[in-house]
Amino acid sequence: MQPTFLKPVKVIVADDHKLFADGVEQIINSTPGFEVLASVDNGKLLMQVLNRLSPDIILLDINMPFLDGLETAALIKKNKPGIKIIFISMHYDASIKTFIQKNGINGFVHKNISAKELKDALYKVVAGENVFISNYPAQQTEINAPQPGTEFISQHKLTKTEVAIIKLIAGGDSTKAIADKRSLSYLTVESHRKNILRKLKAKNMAEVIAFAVKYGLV
Amino acid sequence: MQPTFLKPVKVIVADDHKLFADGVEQIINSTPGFEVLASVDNGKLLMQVLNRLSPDIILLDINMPFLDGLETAALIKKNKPGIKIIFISMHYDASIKTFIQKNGINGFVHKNISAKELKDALYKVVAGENVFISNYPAQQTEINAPQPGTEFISQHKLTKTEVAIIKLIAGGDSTKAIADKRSLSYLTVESHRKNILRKLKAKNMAEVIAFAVKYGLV
DNA sequence: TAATATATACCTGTAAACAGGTATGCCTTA
DNA sequence: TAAGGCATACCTGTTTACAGGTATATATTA
Repeated sequence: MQPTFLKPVKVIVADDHKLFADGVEQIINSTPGFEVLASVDNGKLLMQVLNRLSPDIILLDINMPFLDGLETAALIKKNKPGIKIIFISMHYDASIKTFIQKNGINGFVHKNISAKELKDALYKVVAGENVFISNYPAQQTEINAPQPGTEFISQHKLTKTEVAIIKLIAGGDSTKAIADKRSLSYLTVESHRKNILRKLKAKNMAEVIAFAVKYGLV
Repeated sequence: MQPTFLKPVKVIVADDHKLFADGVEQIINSTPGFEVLASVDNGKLLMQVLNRLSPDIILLDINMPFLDGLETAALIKKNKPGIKIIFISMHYDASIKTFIQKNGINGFVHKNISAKELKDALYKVVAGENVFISNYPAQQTEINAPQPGTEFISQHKLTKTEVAIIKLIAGGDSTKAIADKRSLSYLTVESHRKNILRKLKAKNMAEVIAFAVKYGLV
């Protein structure tokens, strides 16, 4: 752990509920050795802020408009792997668990924890530990969550790659952007697009996205 | 308003999200003239605490386990009408509005407001005013309907035509198809598309549709 | 009434999506 | 082991979307 008297640990809070973010900010600022650099209310803004600021830790809400927490976290871990990320959310399920493991997220704290527990979590993450805090023990064990979107996927026999591409398209990515992100040929991504349209019998991707979001895939 | 240097205004915070309650507590304690007596996480506990403590204001979450905010508020207003109550919630609808009017609730603040706005609300309620603060302007005016999508529309200042076109695009219609259906010029529909993309700061329509469906517009 | 928002429409490009193929190596599983 | 699904990649077109403008009549509102 860094000597807190030398260098305060810099934190950014990302949560679309301003009052919550402001409250957390106050709690962190009152924690010795920690200071909040900024608090933002959506993922896009967070990415912009990260061009200017270099936090040590990001407290990241999972449900946010304009780039949700998971996508944002993946981007950050890819581009700035040194920054530690703690998810903060009302809900926890198997998909989040998997995401945390795969992407090296440093912690998950439930929004129902106390200020003291949040501080403990921050100290632990700074010390290099991974933390998981929730006061709903049920939600920790309850792994078999009703994964949203599975129905949609199985109904149309979509493959993993196709699902991934649908999600990226829903985020506004073009075929070229997707090819770059996933290190695929432009032509490969186009093939996937065509297969998706064929399987869903859709006229274009706008229609696909509408269905996918309705069925909880995105 | 009470002279704050003589008697601090006593507040109780009731919210089942501890971290949120703790954050609000810190915000209030850092507000001159205010102090938090207690913070509780359910309605039953709040009623017990009120046997011992006499707050001036209660910040009351509507969605709480063990006696929700509305029931709790009704009980308090019946037994201790002198205590002012400000609802604090993520959601606002016609039923809450009716309840506020019938039961003389002193304010409603949305959880997405800033710390400063919360402080303003507290000052106003102490001064005898009723407050309503939300950063979703649609929800203030839109009284008789939890119309899904209105939030999305007002937030991005979309016009009727633009909304209609978004819906058609989500259904898979091309610009030409839309122009035919609505007896508009192809070029007009393209203009609307451009305006939509500009307003939502989206890269393409797929992204727009994803947002629109998420917010219940489609 | 002056300014602003809305709906309409046009013009000129470039970029991207879509259509309809073919093909191949790699798994999985019947 | 043979068949099928999957992910990968390529080719050739056509169509559509997007970008960046301008413009004008009609409301609406400050």
